[in-house]
Amino acid sequence: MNAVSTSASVRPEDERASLSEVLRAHGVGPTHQRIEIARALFSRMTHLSADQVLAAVNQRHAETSKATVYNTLKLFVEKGLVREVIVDPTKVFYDPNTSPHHHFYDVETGEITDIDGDRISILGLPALPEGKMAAGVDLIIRVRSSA
Amino acid sequence: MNAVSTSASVRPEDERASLSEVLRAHGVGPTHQRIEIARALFSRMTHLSADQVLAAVNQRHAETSKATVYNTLKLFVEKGLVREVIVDPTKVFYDPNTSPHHHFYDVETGEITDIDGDRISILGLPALPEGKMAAGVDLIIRVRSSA
DNA sequence: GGCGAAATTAGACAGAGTCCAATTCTTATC
DNA sequence: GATAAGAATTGGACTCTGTCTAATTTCGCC
Repeated sequence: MNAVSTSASVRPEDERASLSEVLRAHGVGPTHQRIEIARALFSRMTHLSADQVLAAVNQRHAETSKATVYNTLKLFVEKGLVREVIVDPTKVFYDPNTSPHHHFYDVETGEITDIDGDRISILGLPALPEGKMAAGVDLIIRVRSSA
Repeated sequence: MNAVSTSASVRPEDERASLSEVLRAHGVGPTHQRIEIARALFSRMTHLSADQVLAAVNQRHAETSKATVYNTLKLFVEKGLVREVIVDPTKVFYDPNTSPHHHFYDVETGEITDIDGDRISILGLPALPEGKMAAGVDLIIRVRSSA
C-alpha cells in the first residue's frame, strides 16, 4: 500500500487536500505546483522522467516551469516521497513506490518494472567500506527480447 | 585474472601487440586509437568515464577525437571487452573487469569499488517478463560517510 | 490586509553524448 | 611495395538533460 491511494470516486478537491496532507507529513510545504507534481506521480504509480512529469503537469495549459519540476523532484527525493531510479544513462526516473523493491529494466524499450523487495534476499554481501554507511541498495535486472 | 595483464616488465611494443590480439579475438579491428583506448582501460583496471578515457589517451599530445572515444567505447561494450556501469546520472563509467561482479558506489565522492560476484547470491528472483531474456544483473550498493 | 520568507519563473548556461560529411587509415590483393 | 575499396576517424555543430540566477510571485502568519 502506498502514500496515496487514488480510487475513481475521490473528488478532485479531496484528492488535492489529501496530497497536501501527504506533503505536509513529509515536511514539504504544499503549493499548487508541488501538489500537481505529486499528483502526476502518485496517480500514475509508474516511473516518470523529469520531462514526463513536466509534460503531465502542463497537459491542459502551462502552469509549472522546468526549474520548478527539477527543484521539486529533488526535494521529494530528499524528503523520501519518491525514489530516484538510475538505469538509463540519458535520464533519471522517479519512482513513487518507496517501499523496498528492485527493478527490471528493458534495455530496448526503456520500460521499468518493479520487483517486490520482500521476496529477494541478497546473501554474502561484504562489509561496507571503512567509515561508510549504506545509502540504498539497487538491484537492476536488465532484460531484452529473447532471440 | 583478466584479458590483459600488465606487468612492469612488458615492453611497450609487446603490450601494443598483445592488446591488438585481444581486440582481434573480440572481433574488433585494431587501430592506433582503439589500442590506446584499450590500454587506458586495461592498464589502469579502474572505472573510467568517457572523458577520463579521452584525457588519458591524449595525455602526451592529442591523437584521438571525442567522437572516436565514444564510438570505440560503445563498440567495446557490444563486443564484451568492457562493461557499462550506470550509477551516476551525469556520466557513464566503463569497467574493464567483465567477470561477474557488483559495485559499491559512494554517492558523495563518486568512487566505485568492485564487489566480487562469487560471494553473492540473490535468492527469490521472480521469473523474467514474458518473452524476455536477462541481459545483465547489476547490484549497486550506494554508500555515504557515516554520521 | 500586510509583511517577510519561501517558492516560482524565464531563459541563459553547462556538460555529456550524438551526428555528419569530408578525410585518412587498414587491409586484402596483386 | 602499390592500389583500391571499405572501414575508421575527425572537427565541429548540434541535441538533450539538468543547473543557475536574478527578478517576481505566492505563502503563511500576525
